[in-house]
Amino acid sequence: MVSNSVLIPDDDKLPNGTQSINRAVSVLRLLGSGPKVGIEAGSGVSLSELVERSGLIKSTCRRILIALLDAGLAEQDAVTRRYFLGPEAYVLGTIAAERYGIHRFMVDGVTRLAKATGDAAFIQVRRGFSAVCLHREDGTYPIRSHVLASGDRHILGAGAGGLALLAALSDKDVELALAANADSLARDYPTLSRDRVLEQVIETRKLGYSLNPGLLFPGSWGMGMVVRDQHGNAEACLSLAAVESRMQPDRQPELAALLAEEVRRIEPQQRDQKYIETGRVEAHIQTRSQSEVITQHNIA
Amino acid sequence: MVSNSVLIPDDDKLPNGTQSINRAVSVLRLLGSGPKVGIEAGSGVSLSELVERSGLIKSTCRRILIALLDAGLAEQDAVTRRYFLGPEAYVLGTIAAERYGIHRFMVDGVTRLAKATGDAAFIQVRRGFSAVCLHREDGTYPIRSHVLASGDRHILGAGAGGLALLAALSDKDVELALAANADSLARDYPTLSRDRVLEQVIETRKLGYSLNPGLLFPGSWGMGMVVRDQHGNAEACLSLAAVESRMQPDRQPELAALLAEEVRRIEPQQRDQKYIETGRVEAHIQTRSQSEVITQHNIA
DNA sequence: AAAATAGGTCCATATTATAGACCTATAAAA
DNA sequence: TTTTATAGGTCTATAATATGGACCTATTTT
Repeated sequence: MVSNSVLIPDDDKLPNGTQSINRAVSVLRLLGSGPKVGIEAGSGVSLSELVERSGLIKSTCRRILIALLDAGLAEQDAVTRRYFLGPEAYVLGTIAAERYGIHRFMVDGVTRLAKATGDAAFIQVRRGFSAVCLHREDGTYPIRSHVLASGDRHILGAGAGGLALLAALSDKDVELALAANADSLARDYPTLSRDRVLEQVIETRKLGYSLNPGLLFPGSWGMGMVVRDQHGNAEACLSLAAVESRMQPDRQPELAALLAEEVRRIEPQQRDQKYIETGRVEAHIQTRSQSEVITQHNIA
Repeated sequence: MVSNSVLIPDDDKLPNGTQSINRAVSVLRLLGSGPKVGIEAGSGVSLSELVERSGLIKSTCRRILIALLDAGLAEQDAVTRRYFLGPEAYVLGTIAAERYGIHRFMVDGVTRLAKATGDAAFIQVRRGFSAVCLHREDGTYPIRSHVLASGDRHILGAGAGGLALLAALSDKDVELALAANADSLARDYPTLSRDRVLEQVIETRKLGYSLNPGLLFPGSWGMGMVVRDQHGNAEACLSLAAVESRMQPDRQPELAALLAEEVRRIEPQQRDQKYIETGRVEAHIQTRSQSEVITQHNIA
C-alpha cells in the first residue's frame, strides 16, 4: 500500500505495531487541517475528502472516524455529515498548553507577519535539540512553500527557525546539539553538513536573524528570529518561508524589520506572564530518533 | 481482558476494528491527566504508572507510546524517562479551540470557583443534545467527587451542568432533547426518568440555577448555572460538584451567588469577542450513539 | 553482592484491523 | 419520471497486524 498524500507518511518502514495509531493520527491531522482550499473554513471535512487526502480506503477511514467520535476527538455534523475535531482534542490541547504556552503570545504576531509579507509565517519552539513547528500561517502570495507544517520537527540548524534557535545557544550548547544530532544530520539532511551549519550559525549571529538560502529544498528560502523569555533564553522563534525570488538581499532588511517588530511586541508580554515551572526537564526532551540511538547503543 | 481502570472503558463490547485506537486514546488521556496524586504536577507520567492505570500490558503500552511519540502527540524526557503530551496535541487543541473557544473566557472563573468553594468546578458546553465537560478544576476539600472529568459527555438533563443547559432551552427544544435522548436515558441513566428530568427543569427555572441532589450517584451533588452568549443563547455553563453534606440548603445560596458572580464576569467578555461563525451546524452535532440510532432506522 | 524494580525490546501467533463488495440516499442528467 | 452518478455508510472472510509473555539491561534497594 502506497500513500498518495503529502500529509501521510508512507507506512512502509514504520516501527512495528503502530499502523492503526498512525493512521488514526493522520485522520486527526486532516480534521485539524480543515476542508480543502476553496471551501469555507470551519465547515469540517467530508468523508470522501478524508479518503482522498489520507490515501486510506473508505471503510478504514470511516472505522477510524468512529473510534475518534467515540473518543470525543472528532465530531460529526448530523446534517452535513462532515467531520470536525472534537472537544477532547481541545481538552488535551489545553493541558498540553501548560508546556507549550508561549504560543499564546505569538499567534497574533505570526498572523500579522503572514499578512504583511504575503508569505508563510511560523512559530517554532526548541525541544531539546530539535525545533518543533507549533503554528503555520499562510500568506496570500500564490506560490507557497509547503516544507514546514504544524507539528513538524527538525534538528536544530536545519531550516531558518532551527538555525535561529541554534545560533542563540552558547558555543558549548551548539557543540552539544551538533553532536547529539550528528546521526540525524547525516541521515535525514544530506544537503547539510556540520561545517555548513556552523558557518550559518556565525552568519546568523552577525545578522541578528537567520537566513536559509534554500539549503533543505532548492528554491525554498527562509528567515527566522528568536524570541527571548524573561531569562534571556531563546526557546521560541518566528520565521518566514518564501520562494527564492521573494527573499533576495533587497527584500531581506524589510522582512527582518517585520520579524524584529513582532519580537519586540511579544517579549514584554511574555515577561509579564506567570512562569510555568517545568524545571530542567525541558532541556532533555528526546525525539523518537534519539531513543533509537539509545537502543542501538544498548544492543552494541 | 478486563480493564481495571476507571478511565479506560472495557473494550469488550466496543465497535469492531477500533481497539488499538481506543487504547491509544486512553494512553493519551492518561498523559493528559498527569502523574498520580502526590507527585508534582507537570512532571509527566512514568511507563509503569501508565501500565498500571491503563490496564494494558507493558509492551503494548510502550508500543502505543512509541506511536504517539512519532506522531508528536507525546514526548519523553530523556533523563527521567517520563512521558508528556507532545506539541501536536497542542496544535490540534489550538485548532479545535476555534469551535470550543468559549472556554477561554471561562477558565479564570472556574479556577476562582474551585478556590472559593473548595469543591470541584466545571466548564461544560452544549453539543447538540449533549453536554460536554471541557474543563475540571479541583478544589482543596479532601473528599472529592470524581463523577465528571474533562471530555466526558452526558445527555442534557443528567447532572447539574446538563440540567442547567437543558432548562435554558425553549419548551419545544426540551421536548426535542428528551425525545432524542430517550434511548440513552433509559439505557445509560437508570436512576433518571423523563418525568424526573422535567420536574428538575421546572425547579431549575424557578431557582435560576440547577441542583442535582445525588441523582446520578448517591452522595454526589451538583449545582450549575448557564452562561449566555451575545444572542442570549445558553451554550455553556459553570457547575460545581461536592459531597451531599456540602451542598445542603444552608450552603446553596452562597454557592449560587458565587456562580452568578462568575457568570456576570464572563458574559460581557464574551459579547466583545469577534464571534466565530459556525452557522447552524452547532445544533446538529451528533454523538456516536445518535448515529447508531440512525443506523438502526436505516436497517428497519 | 544480591535482590528488586523499572525501562525497554523481541517475535511467534492469535486476534485484530482490513478492504472489497454491497446497501441506501441524495443529487445530477436524460 | 426514470436513469446514472456520487457520496455516506456497513458487513464479513481473510490477510495482516498488534499482542503479550519471555527476556535483557540499568538503576535502586536491601
